[in-house]
Amino acid sequence: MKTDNVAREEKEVFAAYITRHRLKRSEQRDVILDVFLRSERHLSVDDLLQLVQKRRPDIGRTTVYRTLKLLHAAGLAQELVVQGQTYFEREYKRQHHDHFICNSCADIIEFANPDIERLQEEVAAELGFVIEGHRHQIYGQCRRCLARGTRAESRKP
Amino acid sequence: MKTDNVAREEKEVFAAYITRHRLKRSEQRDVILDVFLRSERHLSVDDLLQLVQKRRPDIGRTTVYRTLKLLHAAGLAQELVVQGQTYFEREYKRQHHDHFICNSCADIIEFANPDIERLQEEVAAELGFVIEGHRHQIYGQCRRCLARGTRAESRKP
DNA sequence: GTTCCTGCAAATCCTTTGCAAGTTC
DNA sequence: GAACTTGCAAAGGATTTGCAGGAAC
Repeated sequence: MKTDNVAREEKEVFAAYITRHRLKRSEQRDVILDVFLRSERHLSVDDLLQLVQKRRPDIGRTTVYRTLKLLHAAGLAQELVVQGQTYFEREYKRQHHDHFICNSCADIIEFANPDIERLQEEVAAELGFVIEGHRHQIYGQCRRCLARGTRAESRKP
Repeated sequence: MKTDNVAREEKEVFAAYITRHRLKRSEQRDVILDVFLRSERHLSVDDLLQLVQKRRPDIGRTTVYRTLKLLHAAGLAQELVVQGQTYFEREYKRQHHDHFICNSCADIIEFANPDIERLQEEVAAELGFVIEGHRHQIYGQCRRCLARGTRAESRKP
């Protein structure tokens, strides 16, 4: 499967990172990375911890934090802060994208729009600004919640 | 001055909010609002507290937090989270805008681009999403830091 | 006088750190 | 065996809350 290959590639990247920085492998790190790679996008630390502990109940929250830091440094995980909540998503070889967040069901939906990216560059150029990154989040009601008519009270950004 | 009028209007809005919600006026709230309105954009709670305490050293941090909440509820202050730091800016009758953040000097520069806003609507429409708000932050090097060549290590978003 | 405010200290929440014991190389 | 990891408990930083005394209505 393609998915498995990607995961394998990421595991190699992590192994290389470990070696390059003269760190050490550990079961915990292997498990955390594997769970991270298998799971849905947009995991909170708590989500990840719970999944990890299903497999290895003895792995602690601290280790999850520390490993996420490594994954980030290795270019495998990206942090995403939504409404004060921190999430992590896979980063390696993924297309750049931004996020819609549904104010009703809190679902996070990805989107990518090259025109917006281009306009950002234009705005930056006007200001003599060089872009190194950006975060763009749109809040509202997703299709499903609109259909359901279950519009919760809005949590405006 | 125009600025003074705006401030006056905002004070009226706050007074109305206080009345409408059967709350009470207080010196502290008056001082905090006044300092908030007079100051630069993009204040952290600490910034605001310091400014407030210059005038009234007995006003506590807790009251600043509580008053900012009221100002937000009254539509006068908007929260802005940049690199984990929380800031507040004036909101009342201000044009919608987004932010550039300089990775070197941490300066926050506002920008507005109707085309980007329009494209957002288009992307949302494609997904059957109704927009209720958004946050868009661009990180990079500002003109001044580029000129100075003092590019600090990048804090990628 | 009742209700709301305030400031302090304490509590929370999320994340990081110090450290002794256990692992990896 | 030296260096790195781990989990726990404790520390941190930001924000909120409980409460007794004080102010506003």
